[in-house]
Amino acid sequence: MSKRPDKSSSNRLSSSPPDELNHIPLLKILSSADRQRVLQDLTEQHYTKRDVIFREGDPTEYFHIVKEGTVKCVKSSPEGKECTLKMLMPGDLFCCDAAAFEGALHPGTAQPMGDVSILRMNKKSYFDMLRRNPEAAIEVIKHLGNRLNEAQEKAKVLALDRADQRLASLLVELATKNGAKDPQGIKLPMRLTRQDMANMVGTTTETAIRIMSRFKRDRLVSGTATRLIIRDLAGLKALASA
Amino acid sequence: MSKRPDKSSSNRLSSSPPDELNHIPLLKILSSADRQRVLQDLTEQHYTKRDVIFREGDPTEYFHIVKEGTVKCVKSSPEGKECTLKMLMPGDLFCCDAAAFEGALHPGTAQPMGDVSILRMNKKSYFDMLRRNPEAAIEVIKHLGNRLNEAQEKAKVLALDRADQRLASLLVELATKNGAKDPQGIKLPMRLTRQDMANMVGTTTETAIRIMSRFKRDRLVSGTATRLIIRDLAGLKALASA
DNA sequence: AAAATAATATGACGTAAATCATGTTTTGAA
DNA sequence: TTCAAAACATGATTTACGTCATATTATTTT
Repeated sequence: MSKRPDKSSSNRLSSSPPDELNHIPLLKILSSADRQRVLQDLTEQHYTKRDVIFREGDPTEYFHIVKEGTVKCVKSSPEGKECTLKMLMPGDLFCCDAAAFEGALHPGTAQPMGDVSILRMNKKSYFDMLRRNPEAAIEVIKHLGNRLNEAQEKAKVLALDRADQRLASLLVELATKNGAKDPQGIKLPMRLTRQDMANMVGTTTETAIRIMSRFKRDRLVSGTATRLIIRDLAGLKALASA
Repeated sequence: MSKRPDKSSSNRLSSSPPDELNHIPLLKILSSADRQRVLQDLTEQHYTKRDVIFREGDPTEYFHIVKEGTVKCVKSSPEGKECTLKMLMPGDLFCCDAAAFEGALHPGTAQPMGDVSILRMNKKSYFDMLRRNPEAAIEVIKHLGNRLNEAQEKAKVLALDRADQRLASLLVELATKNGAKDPQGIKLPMRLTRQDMANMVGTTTETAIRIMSRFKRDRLVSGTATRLIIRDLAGLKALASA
């Protein structure tokens, strides 16, 4: 069982230095007046990897922005199998739409991969912001469009590719979007076990381990969960579309 | 090779009877003044099943609304395998976001399943409409949110379920959302071959045929492509989550 | 530092589904 | 109506991957 979030660590933002939030595209585009207003409505929440932010089936109450850390979006089947649909990174929005429907339930669970900070806003404030500010609405449309493309690309890969290709695609995507340069290659910014990878590409932990062992032997990657390095991005790309 | 759309059948809409378009949620929410303005910018296009509306990799030029008929969204792999991501029905929007990015390319192909009518608008007019009309932007956000949920549910099913469960899920979804009552059960409104189904659930035509034969034997469905009837929706639902 | 827990590794075996092959039925075009 | 092309059907064989089992090595936690 996982603990509820530590609400004692939440706080209003109106006093925060505004430039701290400048890396969040949605906030950047607001006029400085409206931005003040929006900051009034946002609160900051802190979670650890043992918390859940919300669970599949919970009623939707807030619009969320990832401020710091990594959050995974998970769905599970009745038999307890899990599937990780998306890793959210700083600046990413979530529940930017489900909240639209009164009485809607969360279609999946949001779980921190480590320590994370989340900004959130209640439904009413969120929709008020969108109504006041068409540019913000367009920003949300862009974000949702990107998410939809990603989700459809993921479905395609799941439908057409072998497990090793799917895993290679995953590593390429993570390295490209979130990787940091490293003397040995590209380092992934979050702790990522073989089990996590398996859940992201629709296979079993054992299969993910076998494939990663092969990738390691072929000098495509090195390291394990805590420090995973992509050594040959081009090689992985080739494998992904072979 | 497929023909280009028959442009001779396109026409302005400003003279059309407005109530003909009342079944399209996005247009319904506009003020009658703004609605006139929007109708000026929309044109109607007609396509047949031998056309493509646009192809994967084409530059994005227009925002689209399905007025009549069914459109499938397809992606294909380098080796020629195809995967159908979504069936668009009347009222559905498409390319409501990709157009946002200058120079963006279509991530998939849009192909009619038969005769279809499409309303379209160029990028500039579309974004002007959104900027003038926050309610329209919110409507697009809702639509994209639904599409994202569907795409993620699809990815989950592809990741976790067997081929027969995926096919059962597909039939349940199509019957529920688009089916029409029929003396024998629920009739699906579009021509749908075993190959189409295979492409939608990430399997081969042979496997889809075998599974459908079993469904037929078990009185879950009857008929073929031209007239497909769902006879036991509850049975299919049970199978989908078994 | 020790103990407990989680992650990685590898083998043996079973099975769902792909592939290849060939035939029949249905649909649509000439 | 006839003919050609799709669509549907079914068997035989192969294969990628899941499942179960059992170690070994890393990480946390106490």
